[in-house]
Amino acid sequence: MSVLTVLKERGFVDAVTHTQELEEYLANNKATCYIGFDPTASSLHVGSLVCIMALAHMQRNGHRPVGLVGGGTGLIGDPSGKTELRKVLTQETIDENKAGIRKQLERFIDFSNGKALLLDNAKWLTKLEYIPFLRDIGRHFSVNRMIKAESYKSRMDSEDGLTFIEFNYMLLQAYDFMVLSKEHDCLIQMGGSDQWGNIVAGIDLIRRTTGRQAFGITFPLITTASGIKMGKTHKGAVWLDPERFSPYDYYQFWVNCDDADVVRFLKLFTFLDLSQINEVEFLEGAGLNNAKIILAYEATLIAHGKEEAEKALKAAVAMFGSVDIPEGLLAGSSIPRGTQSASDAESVPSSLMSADQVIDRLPVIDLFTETGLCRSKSDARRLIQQGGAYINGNRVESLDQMVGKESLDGAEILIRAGKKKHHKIILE
RNA sequence: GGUGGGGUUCCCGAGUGGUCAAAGGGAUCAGACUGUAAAUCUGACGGCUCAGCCUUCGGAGGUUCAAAUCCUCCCCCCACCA
Repeated sequence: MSVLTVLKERGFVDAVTHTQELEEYLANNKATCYIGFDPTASSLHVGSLVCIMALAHMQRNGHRPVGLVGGGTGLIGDPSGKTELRKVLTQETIDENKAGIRKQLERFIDFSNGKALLLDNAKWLTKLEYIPFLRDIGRHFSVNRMIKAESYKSRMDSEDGLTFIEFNYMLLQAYDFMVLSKEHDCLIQMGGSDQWGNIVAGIDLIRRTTGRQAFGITFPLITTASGIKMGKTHKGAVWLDPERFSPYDYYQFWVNCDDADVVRFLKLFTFLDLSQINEVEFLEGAGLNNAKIILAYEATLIAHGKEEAEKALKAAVAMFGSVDIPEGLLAGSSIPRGTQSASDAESVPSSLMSADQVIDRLPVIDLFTETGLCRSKSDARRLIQQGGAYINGNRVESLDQMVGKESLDGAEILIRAGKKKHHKIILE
């Protein structure tokens, strides 16, 4: 089975250029394919996960993935899918971000022995000279066609308009593709559906300059069943960096997904067998929760490793009660089977505090703000007034309550805001 | 460069002297209902030493008992024209 079929079956494919020829090419070659990543932040987030998983599938099927960090294009900003001008980054931040991105990609893709490459387009873009670029590359582009591209059209109609720098983004991305095709024999570019225009421009450029046939694959924009772009929570974007977004929260993000998304997400974000995933379709109602737990476990496993996945699972059990993963469900998953019951909650976010300062001294309100569960004291006040604040499972009744001895559970205080946000305070 | 229209609390967007911490919607948060889901309903949604006080309406001044609202200067954005 070709990668393309795999990707199609798992829901990765939105559009493909030259399907027939691409199938043949993939069947007869160890192909090299690339996806560009923006170095706008030091961490990737789940929004990029589709791309990352696609590269991983490529590698698993014997091809060579290339992650291209847009160190050069980051100095400009892609207008695709954006409604406003992007901030221009300094070289320093880009370098930092690049390092972060590499670290994360390494969890998904094996970069050893040239099995995959991580490149930076700054290497060739920053050397470009204007006149030669116009002469050799610019002449292949028709402005008439460019302004018809969806990514530019929306910006042309918007109030903010489109700057000339951004307008050139397409040329640069096409140029990237051309360079990669020459230097690394990379003839496939993948990307989100908003990248279609840029990818096609690259394919054209390659044909015109080298006469070779290149290919493009785009992925659908992944939205949640409720129609929101994926990956936003009360804590902001769901980052892949464990420093920014803890594995426990990452796990929770997946458990909390919409019922209607479970199957789709299992296909996209785990490597579990399709036939097994399809059985989940028949699950209904609360039965679906086990599938969500496996989804969360597997996703955490891939992004953060086995140890963190197990910790997150344990923590969730401690917080929300025992789970029982049946033997047969998604048999390919390495999740611990059978009944998991509460043991220790070591992976719940926790902080250290000194007992003298807390007991009978610290107002409950401060406890919630200092642990970050509430943004401000007003926020904490509201939480308490609305009955969403708990200490060791007991609802906080009064605003001026102090943290007393009775709220201790051993040397720990477990506090909760609402149903899902927990924090543990360890006293010393 | 000219002319016109704008910049309001996370976002959209009302508000043209006091009744404005600022309508409405979205997002978000809490509660009820549930399955750590969705939908629905209820409440909250600048901060604080919270029935009171303090800081916000592009920026800086000014008029006034009183300004998001009026005046002056400045900054930024958009549209059309050149």
